[in-house]
Amino acid sequence: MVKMRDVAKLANVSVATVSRVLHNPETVKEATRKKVLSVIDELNYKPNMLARQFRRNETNIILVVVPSIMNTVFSGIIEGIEYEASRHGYRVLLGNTNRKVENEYDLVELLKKRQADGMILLSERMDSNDIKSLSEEYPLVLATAYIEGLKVPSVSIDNVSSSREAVEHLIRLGHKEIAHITGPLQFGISKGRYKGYKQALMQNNLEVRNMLVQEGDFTFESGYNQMLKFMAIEKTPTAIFAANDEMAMGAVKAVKEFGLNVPRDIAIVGFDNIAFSSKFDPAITTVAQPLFEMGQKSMKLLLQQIQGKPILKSQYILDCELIVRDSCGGKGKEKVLNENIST
Amino acid sequence: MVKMRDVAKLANVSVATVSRVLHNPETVKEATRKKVLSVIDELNYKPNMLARQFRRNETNIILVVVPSIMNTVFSGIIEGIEYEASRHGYRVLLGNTNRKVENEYDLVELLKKRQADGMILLSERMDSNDIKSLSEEYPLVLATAYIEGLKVPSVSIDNVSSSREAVEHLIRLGHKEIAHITGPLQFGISKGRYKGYKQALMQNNLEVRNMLVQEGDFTFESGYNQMLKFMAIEKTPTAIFAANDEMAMGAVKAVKEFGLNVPRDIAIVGFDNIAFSSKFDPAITTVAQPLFEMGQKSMKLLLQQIQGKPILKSQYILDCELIVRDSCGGKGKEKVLNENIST
DNA sequence: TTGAAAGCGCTAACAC
DNA sequence: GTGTTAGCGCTTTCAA
Repeated sequence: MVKMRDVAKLANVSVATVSRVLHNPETVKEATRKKVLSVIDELNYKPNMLARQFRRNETNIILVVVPSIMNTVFSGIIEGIEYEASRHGYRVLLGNTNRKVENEYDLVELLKKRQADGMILLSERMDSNDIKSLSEEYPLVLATAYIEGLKVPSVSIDNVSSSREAVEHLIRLGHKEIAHITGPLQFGISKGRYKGYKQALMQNNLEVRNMLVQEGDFTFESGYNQMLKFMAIEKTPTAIFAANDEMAMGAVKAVKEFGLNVPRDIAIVGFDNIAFSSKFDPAITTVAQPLFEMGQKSMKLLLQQIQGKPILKSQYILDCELIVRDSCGGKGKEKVLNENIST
Repeated sequence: MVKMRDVAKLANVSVATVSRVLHNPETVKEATRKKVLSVIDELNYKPNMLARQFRRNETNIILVVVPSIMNTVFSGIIEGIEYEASRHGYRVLLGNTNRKVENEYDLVELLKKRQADGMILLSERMDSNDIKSLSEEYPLVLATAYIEGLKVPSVSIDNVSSSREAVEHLIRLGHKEIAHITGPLQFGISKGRYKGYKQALMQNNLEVRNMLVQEGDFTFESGYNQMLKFMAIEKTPTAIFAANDEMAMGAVKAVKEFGLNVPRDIAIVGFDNIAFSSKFDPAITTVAQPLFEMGQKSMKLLLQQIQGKPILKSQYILDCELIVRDSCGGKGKEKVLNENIST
C-alpha cells in the first residue's frame, strides 16, 4: 500500500507538504504542488482514510437511521439529506432498523464510537429520555417525528392541521359521515392525524362518533380490515380519511369487494403521497409532505451542530399539500372551486 | 473522553491488559478481568473505533450499493445480507446511488479508502472492466446481476429460464398472441428475460413477432405506453409478459382505460414480485426471486473473501418461483392442473 | 499472566 | 513555503 511517505520521498518533499497539497493546496508553491500531484497520480496514492479519520477524529459520514427502506416517504427525505450532505462534503450512509428498537440502539453505538459525525433519526422508537441525552452529547436531528416538550432539534410536519385540511376537503364535498382509520395510537403522528380529523368535524358542527374511528397499523391489510368494519355499520360512512396511503388503498379494496365504487359510493383520502398512490386505481387523494425539503432542512440543522454553530431555532414544522386525485371524487369540483375563487 | 489509559490507570493494570480483556479475555486472570470490566463500566468507557480501525486496518462494515432504496427487490436482498452479516459481527451500511454511475464510483472510493471491509453491488452500472479490477483488489460481490465471462463472485437468478416459465404458463392457458415489454436492453437482466420469452415461444412453435416486442424502461409509465402501442395493433395480443411488475401494472392501467378487463380480455404477467403486486387490482401474477437467500449467499461469498478463504465456486444462480395471482387468469386453471398432476 | 514499547498513517503546531 | 516532529488511541510483539 503506497502511503504518504512514499509520495513525499519520490517528490523530494516532506510528508507535511504532501498533506498540504491535499488539504490546503493554496499554501504550497505551484511548482511543488504540481510535482506532488503528479507523483500522487503516478503512484496512484489513495490516502488512508482510517488514519485520517483517527487523527482528525471525524469521518465525514452522516448516519441516517431508517425504520424501513421500503417506504417512499423515507426515501424522499433521504434524497434531501443526500443533496445537502454532498454539498458539504459529507457522505450519507443508511442504517436500516426494520422497525426494531434494538437495531436503533445498535446504530446509536456507531455514533458513540465515532463511526459517524452525526445522525438523523427517521423514526421515534427509542425511549425519549435516551434520545434526549444522546442529543446532548452528539449531533442529532429527528425528522418526521418530534417529541413534544423535548428540545431536540427536529424537522416535522404539522400532522394536525394537514389532516384537518384533508378532512375539510371531504366536508366541502358534502360528506357528513366521515370515518377515520388511525395509525397505531402510541405514535405521535397517528395521534396528530386523529386530532386533525376531530378538529375538522367539530369546526363544522359534525359529531365525532366513536364507531367511525378505528385503529389500524399503517398496513394495507389493516386498512382493508377496518374498512370491513365500517361497511358493517348500519349507516355506512360516505367518506374515509385514512392515516396513510397504504391503509387508504386497503380500504379501497374492501369497498370494491362490496361491489361499490370509489369515489362514487365512498370517498377515500390517504396521507403521505407514496409513489404508488398515483398509480393505484383509483388514484389516491392524499396529503404530500415536503420530503426533500424536510431532508435538506434536517441536514442543515445537523451541520450546524457538527460545526458547533449556535442553533437559534431547533424545531421546524413544514407545510404539507393536499393532492386531489380520483379517490375522493373532488377532482372536478375542486377545479370549479378554484376557478370560482380566482375569478 | 475516557480512553483506555484511564481505565488502565484506575484498574492498576497496563493498557495492554485492558485491550486483552476486550479481545482475548481468556488470556487474562479472572480477578484482573473482573477488575478491568468493572472499571470500564464505572467510567463508561467506549473504545475509540477510529483508533481501533486504524490500527487493525478493518472496519467491520459492509457497504451495500443500491441503485434505489425505493425498490422492494433490493430491500428483500438487503434483509438477507443484514441477517448473515450480523451473525458474523459485521454491520451493513447502505449507499444509495439513485441509479447514477458517478455515485457508484463515488461509493467505491469508500472501499478503496478502507471505510468498509467489503462491498456488495446491487447494480451493474459501472464499466465491467472497472468492476473486474476492483474485484481483484478488494472483497466484492455482485448480486442480482452477473457479468458474463467475468469471474467476479456473484449471485443471481436465471432470468432466461424463469421468464421462459412465466411465458409458458401463458401458453398453457391457451394464449398464442403473447407480447413482451422488455426492460432497457442494455441491461443483462432485460436481455435475459427477453431471451426467455423468445425461447418459450419457439419451443411451442409460436412465431416471435417483432411488433409484439416493445422496449420499456422498467417504469410504470413505460408499461402503460408500450401497452397502448399493443392496443393499436390490428390483432391485439391476448397476453403480455412484462419484464417487471411496475410495467405490468402500467400495462393493466392501459387495458382498463380501453374498457377491457384483465385477465378476461388480456392476461398480464410481471416479474419481481414487488410488495405492491399482491395489492394491485388485479393482483399481479409474477416471478418471485429468492431475495433473502440471494442476500445471504452474497454475504457469505463476501465473508469468504474478507477472511481470505479460497473461493471454490464463485458464481451462484438461484431458482425463481412463478407466483400465480389474478392478472393472468390462470389461478383456477392452474389449480386444476396441479390436481391433475398430483392424482 | 502481565507490562513496556513500537508503531499504524496521518495532521498540525512550530520552527526555520 | 517547507520541514521536523509529536502525537491521535489502540493493538500486538517481545520480554519478563
